[in-house]
Amino acid sequence: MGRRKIEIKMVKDSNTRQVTFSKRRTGLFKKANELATLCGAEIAIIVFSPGGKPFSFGQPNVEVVTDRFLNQEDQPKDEEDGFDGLVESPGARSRVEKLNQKLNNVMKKLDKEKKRGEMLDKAMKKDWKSMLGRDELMKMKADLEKLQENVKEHVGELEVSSSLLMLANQSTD
Amino acid sequence: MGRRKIEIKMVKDSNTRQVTFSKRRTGLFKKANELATLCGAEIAIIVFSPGGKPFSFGQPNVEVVTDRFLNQEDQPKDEEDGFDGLVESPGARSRVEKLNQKLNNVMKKLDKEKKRGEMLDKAMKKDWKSMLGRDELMKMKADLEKLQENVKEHVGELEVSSSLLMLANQSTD
DNA sequence: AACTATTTATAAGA
DNA sequence: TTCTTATAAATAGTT
Repeated sequence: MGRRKIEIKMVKDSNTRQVTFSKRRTGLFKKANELATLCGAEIAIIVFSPGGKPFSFGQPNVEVVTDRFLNQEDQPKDEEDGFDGLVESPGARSRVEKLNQKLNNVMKKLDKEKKRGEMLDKAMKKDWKSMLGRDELMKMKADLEKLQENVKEHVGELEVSSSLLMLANQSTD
Repeated sequence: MGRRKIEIKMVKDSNTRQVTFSKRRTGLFKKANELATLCGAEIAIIVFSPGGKPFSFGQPNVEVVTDRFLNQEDQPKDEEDGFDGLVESPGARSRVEKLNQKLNNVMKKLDKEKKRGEMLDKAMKKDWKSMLGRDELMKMKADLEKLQENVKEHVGELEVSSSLLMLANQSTD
């Protein structure tokens, strides 16, 4: 697909093979991203390079998609999204599974944030030259610091949640 | 890529979207096969169509690659964070371990976000004099506000999760 | 499903 | 490694 047509056989030269892998992996992930965007599809790709190094692409992320795929036979039942059903008398298992789902949702949102952060990165690099008032920049900085504090809170909450989960599961299962 | 260039945005017409999905999924899997053959790479792709139907490609097969990926990602994590030491009853263990893995993954991602925030912070301190154009700045501010809202949502979700866990724990005490 | 006019990916080369 | 470019491959719109 370039200067010359090549046979689809193992590339012999190790160096060329590495270059080919790198280029084609990039192309593959780009295609995957386009597929996800154009069609609203969820997709996960895992590749191990010839050297055994792992690479992955995921929309919304690898864990969510692989989990959904691998568990579809084990868990044919659809779970509801949210905790509305708590008023029933669910067993410990269903509570755990719902929590599991909730965590998946949080992961999705984190993924979105990651992308947003990447866009902010780009925006900053793109036009760092034209200027604005010092005060507004100060405010932005303060905003960023707030964000960091919030993120720290998340980590703390997750630690608490996981500990509680251990206890809840231990006593009910 | 064909008669006309298209924007990489969600295809509106449901019928066209289905055709696009089908064509591009075929192309993606072909590319994946070429990558595997040319470079001797192991690869797994899982896609859920807009209708929720699963498709997969694997070399040598999906399970081997995903297992290798998920295990090497979760195994090297040592239990220094404190929530890996509790022992549960046999039936509960696998579920809890899965949740533990997910919590680990979420925490990793939160950590990345935190680092990103710190880097943005550094960048701002570093180039204190040269600043953004007004439009860019405004957009960034809006993005930041959205981001903060999302962060708050996360905290809210985590609080709900925590409450639930406490309820679960309470009901069996 | 097949057919093309175009766009995109990429093998070599720099 | 990153870029350039000639050519092969993918594909959007059409039949």
